[in-house]
Formats: sequence, C-alpha cells, structure tokens
Amino acid sequence: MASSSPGRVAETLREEILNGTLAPGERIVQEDVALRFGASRQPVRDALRLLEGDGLVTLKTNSGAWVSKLSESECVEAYLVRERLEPLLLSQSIPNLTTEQLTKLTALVKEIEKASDIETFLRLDREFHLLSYAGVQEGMLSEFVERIWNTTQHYRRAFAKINNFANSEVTHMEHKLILDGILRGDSPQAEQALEAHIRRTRVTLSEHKELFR
Amino acid sequence: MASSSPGRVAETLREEILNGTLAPGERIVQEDVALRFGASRQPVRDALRLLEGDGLVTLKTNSGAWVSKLSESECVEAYLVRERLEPLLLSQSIPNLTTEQLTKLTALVKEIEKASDIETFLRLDREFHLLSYAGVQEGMLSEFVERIWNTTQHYRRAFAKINNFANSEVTHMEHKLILDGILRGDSPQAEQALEAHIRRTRVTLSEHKELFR
DNA sequence: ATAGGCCAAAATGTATCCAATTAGAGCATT
DNA sequence: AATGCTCTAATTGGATACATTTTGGCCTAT
Repeated sequence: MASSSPGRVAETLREEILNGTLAPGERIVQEDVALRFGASRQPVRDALRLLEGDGLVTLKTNSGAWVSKLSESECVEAYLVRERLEPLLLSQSIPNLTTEQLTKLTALVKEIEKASDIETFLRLDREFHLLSYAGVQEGMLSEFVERIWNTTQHYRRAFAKINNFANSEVTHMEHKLILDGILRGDSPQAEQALEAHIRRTRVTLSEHKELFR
Repeated sequence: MASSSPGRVAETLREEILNGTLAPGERIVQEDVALRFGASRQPVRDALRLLEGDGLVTLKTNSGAWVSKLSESECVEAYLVRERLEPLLLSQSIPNLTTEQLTKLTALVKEIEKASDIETFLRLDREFHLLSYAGVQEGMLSEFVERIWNTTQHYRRAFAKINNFANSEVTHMEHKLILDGILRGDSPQAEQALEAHIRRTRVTLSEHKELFR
C-alpha cells in the first residue's frame, strides 16, 4: 500500500506527527522534506495536501505548512464529536468482530493495566479502541473517527504526562466495562460505557487549560 | 477568499459537482480542466487533491480522478452520522443565532413550501439547514457536517426527483417543528425534530435502492 | 528606545518537459 | 459470438527552472 511517492512521504510524516517527533505549530519546509526523501518538491506538496485532508497539517497559501494545532475549544469539540460517533461505530462493529479480535481485545485491556510508561500506554490504548472498531469496513464514519484520534493524539500524550496515570484506575474500569459489553454482545452497555469514558476524559481535560498555552 | 489558483479551480469544480453538472463516476481529466482555466496542470492537481480531501473526488494513482460515488450502504452511513452530528451542531448554534438569521430562517421555511421545482427546493432546503448552524464558528464539527451534505447532494437530488415532492407535507411539518424549537430557544425540541427529520429521510431512502444502480 | 518601512534572502507557486503507467481499440483465438 | 491479448495513444507522475510572495533583519525617523 501507499506505493506512490506522495503516499509514502505522507505516511512517514503522519507517523512523526503522531509520535511527537513533529510538534503542533512546527513548520514543515517543502524542500527539507524533499531532500530527506530524495524527491522533488512536487510529491511533497501532494503529501502535504493529503495530510491537510487528514487535519494533521495546516497549509497557508504562499506561506507554508505547519503541523496543526488545536485550541482548547477545538479539543473539547473533538471530544464532543467522539461521544456521538464512537458509540455508533462500536455498535456497528460488535456483531462483526472475530474470535481472534475478541481475544486480542481482552489481552490488550490486561496489557494496558501493566503499562508502566506513557508511550506504551498511549500505544496500547489506541490499539484497543481502534481494534474494537475493526468489525466495520473502511468508510466515512471510521474515517472521521480515525481523523479525530490523529488530530488529538498530541494532546492525549500531554494530558497523560500531566496526569501521570492519576486516573488510571477509573480508566481501567471503564475499559473493562466496554470489553464486557463487547464480549457478551451487549452493545448498549458497551456504547454507554464508551460514551461515559470519552465524556469523563473531556470533562477532566477542560480542567487543564494550561495544555493549550 | 480562495484567491489562489488551486482554490478557485477547486471551488468551481465543487460547484459543478454539487449542482449536478459533473455526475458521480464521471472522469475528470487534468489537462481539460487546465485548459478551461488557462492554467497548467499543476494547480489542477492541487485542486483535485483538495476536493479529494472534501470527499468529492476520488483519485487513483497513475490512473486519474473521478467524481466520488456512494454505494447504498455508504449513503445510509452518511445519514446515520448526520443523525448524531447535526443535532449536536444545532444545539451549539441556537444560542448564538442573530435576530436577522432567525428572520431569514422563518422566511426560508415559507419559501420552501412555495418551491415548485426541484432545484429551488434543494437550494432552499440546504440554505435553511446550513443557516441554522451559522451560530457555530467554523471547526471540525461543522466541517464534517458540510462534507456530508456535499457528498450526498447528488443523491438528495435524485431522491427528490423520484419522490416528486411526495412527502413534502411531512417535510414542511418537520421544518416547522425545527424552526419552532429554534425560535423559542427550546434546543431539545429542535434537536429531536431534526433527528427525526434525518432519520425519516434515511429510512425512506433505503426504500429506493434503485438510486444506486 | 521604539515603531515603521525597506530590501534581500528564502520559501512557495506555476509552467514546461520528460518518463512511466494505464486505458482502450483492434486483432487473434477459442 | 465472446474472451483474452497486444500495442499504441493518451494521461498521469515527477523533475527542473523560473516567477511570485513572504519573511525577517536592518536602517531610519520620531
């Protein structure tokens, strides 16, 4: 996949934005990227447009490209949208999850509890939630959700650092409730637990406005 | 706005896709567009990437660009997402609507009733709903909603043609309920009426699978 | 000392050219 | 008649070169 030049460039840059190598607000110079990949600036421009479509990069005509930055209200909005969309997505995914995926989800919840550093926690948490949506084939809904996860990734990391696993007990319980609903095919429970999970994060997040200054 | 070349090209093409000049599945040849706008192919490629980000155009590497097409299930998915997102958007918009906007909304509901041809109906209906969201400043939520409206525009037109204003009485009543909620600042009523409005359309739509063949 | 304007360097946007890939017509085969 | 194949023309992708715009440092004037 992504055999095309712009595709590969975009994928690499996306990875670097998600893992924090490229921070929000940081400028991306076309020629620098072109040199890194041994390509001309044209494929790089295409890649930047792709990432703009994903909301990860903000382009300004005749000026340049920056890693997208969210204000506090934009971040809260992202969580409000998650509260509406992810339960819907989960409800459509649950009937189609395979036994292997259910096993993996169960294992992930345990692993998340054992996670001792922030990067591991973030990676596993992301994997758990996105895997729980694997029963739905790619479409607009999953695309929206993935986009929200991507654009808020940096703030999830910053938030985890500040909290230093403070609310981890509550988080683990919520994950178990979601998992229980999934395993028993009790979609409403899973949906409600998920909505509560996201909502609590949103409320807690808005108590840390310092993340956005 | 959109003073840049790719911006202008994209805007024109978007317009033509929305008003039906360019039909879903139709191919878009870079050089043809470039000639039309008296520009080179480069800005056109940028424009196509922009439209791809909007979901209006589908690009295939080394092959070309086509106006995006929705399957029936994708269209239903779009309406499911609308049911979740638009009531949220409306609830955030209502407190910030100006007196002028409320007057305009009232007028639009009346105009929609008087609409005698399909294009007028589509235009006014779109204007009514999008104006009801004008109290919210641009952001992820409004962007998602606008994208859904754009990608489903063609199917709304086809649906209206088939129905030939059959359910228009119900539609008008729903619009009045939404408007009443907005005017009285009764957000829950407006939200519920809007959700019912979208839901009914979705259900009715799935009774016309011939639209997707 | 600070604000404002000017100029040079750097970065982005566009055009043109060439290479690589694909699509479709026409032919051959079953 | 239908299917598969080949080859050519058309189209897209990428690189280089040039034009345009912006940015930021520096100078001047208040």
